[in-house]
Formats: sequence, C-alpha cells, structure tokens
Amino acid sequence: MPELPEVETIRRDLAPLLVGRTLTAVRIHAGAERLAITHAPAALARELSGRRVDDLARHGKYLLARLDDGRTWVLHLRMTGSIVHTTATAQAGRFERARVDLDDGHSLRLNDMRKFATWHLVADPREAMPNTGPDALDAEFSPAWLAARLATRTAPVKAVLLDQAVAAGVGNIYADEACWIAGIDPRTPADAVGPRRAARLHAAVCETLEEALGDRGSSFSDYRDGLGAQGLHQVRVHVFRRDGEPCDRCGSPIVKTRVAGRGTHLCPGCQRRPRRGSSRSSRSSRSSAG
DNA sequence: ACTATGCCCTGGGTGC
DNA sequence: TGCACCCAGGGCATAG
Repeated sequence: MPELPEVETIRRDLAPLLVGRTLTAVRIHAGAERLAITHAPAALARELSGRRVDDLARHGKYLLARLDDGRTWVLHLRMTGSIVHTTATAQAGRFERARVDLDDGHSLRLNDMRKFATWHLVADPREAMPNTGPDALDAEFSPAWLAARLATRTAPVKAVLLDQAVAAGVGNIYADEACWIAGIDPRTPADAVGPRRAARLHAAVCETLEEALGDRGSSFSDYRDGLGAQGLHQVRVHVFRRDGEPCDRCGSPIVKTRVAGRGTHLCPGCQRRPRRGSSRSSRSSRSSAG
C-alpha cells in the first residue's frame, strides 16, 4: 500500500528521470479502462501524448505531474499500484495496466494487480483531490491543527488519522504505527484524546513517516519504488502485521482487531485508552522508551 | 454536520 | 487436488 513515504520515494526516484521528458506514446491497456477518470481512456492517452513534464510533485498519496500546457496529470496508486521506470523494450509484467513511453528510449509502466489506481488530467490539481487537507509532512499539519480536528470528532482516533482531510498521506500502516509510538489506543474516541496527547500523536505521525521515508518505504506486498525495488521499512515496524509477536516496548503480544473498517494492530499492554472527558487527568507518566 | 457500511478488484491463504 | 470462501484496503457513494 503506497502511503506518503512510499509515494514520496517514487517521486524522488522518478523526478530526475521524468522532468524535462516528453511523453511520446501513452497506452492504457484493455481491461484497465477505469484508470482514466477525467477522460475516456483513448482521449486521456491522446491528451497526454506529446506533453512535456515540467515538474513532479506530491500531495498526500497523489503524484502531481505538471505538464507544459499548464495542466496537471494526477496519479494515485491506491493499494497495489506501482510506477516503474524502465526501458521501452522491457517486457510487460503480468499486471501492467498502462505504459508511457518517453522521448529518451525509456518507459514508465503502471503495474496494478487490483486495478484501483486512478489518473486525472486537470487544470487545477485540487479538482482531482477533493476532501484532501494539508500534507502530513507540511508545517500546516501542526499539533494545534491535529488537536482541533480531533476535538470535534467522536469516531476512533485512528479513523481521524486516516481522514485525508486531516493528514493527507497517512494510511493504515502509519496510522497504526503512530498510535503505538504515541502510546494511544487507536480505538480511543478522538474527542477524548486532548491537546497533550494530540501533540504526542502529531510527533508520532511525523516520526513514523520520516523514518519510513528514510527506509524508502515499506513493502508488505506490492509496493515498489520508481526503479522496481522493494522498500526496507517493513522489518522495522512496531505493530503493523506483527500480531502475536511481543511488543518492542513492554513485551505484551500485539493483537489485531478491526477499527474504522480496517485491520488494526496494537499493543494492549502499553497503548492507553482514556475515557472520554478524562483527557486532563494526569495518571502515571509512561516510560519514555522509543 | 457526523459516522458506518458497501463497493470496486484480484490474488493469496485457508478449510473442507 | 479442487473449490468455495474470506481477507487485504483508499477513496468514494450512500444510508442512517
């Protein structure tokens, strides 16, 4: 699942290989028609062909390729998508859904087993990402911002972390990791978190995203970077898909449950679940391992 | 305004 | 060995 660290790794890989290049041929393969959101598949391929990429940016989990006609090609990989830079003559993989040939003899391949990836071609990238708030690594995503968003919600704190309007780029892996780092039970009602724990959670979100970015992302299944290699962070997570294993902090077995409709991993030994309205109570300060 | 659920999609894993 | 079933989940649509 490409989340912020994975998409940013792809962006950093592809930017030097793509910026300044012209897209000479674009093909959306049969069966992958739903990839094209703003145009019919053939029309989108035609519109992209001949355009030069002037910049490759990212917001949350979206890649934003600014084109020489002022429009933006917005790509989202959803769960199983990858974009790999290779040669024009490289053989198509089993799950290749589209290919984009460049003017230097290279080629981008969109691989996406489950066909959930999307491409938009829009005048303003915000059209393609409604309900998307500040990027989780932008200063606009601040402790105060997170505290304010949590204070008005009764849903579990994890559901709020997954809300892209709150912190664009956070997905299931890093929501679980951030809750563990902060010592907060992901099932805690958001409005019971309080400003102090919100600040700790904010720091935890930043910490887990930056650590994963330093490891070039996490490859639990399909994620590949812009050159087709796996990430390194999956062996360094604390709770995600570690159910049954001992907690790195207290040794209790990690458990898996379901929160906000998502598989959720947590340590019942050291992730606290304050009662609603008890956010000011200062119980024993927790150990500061981490 | 909010929260919860189902949908899309396909491969891998499990149980009979 | 085969087959039915369930699970994985990002973002959106819909229902409550």
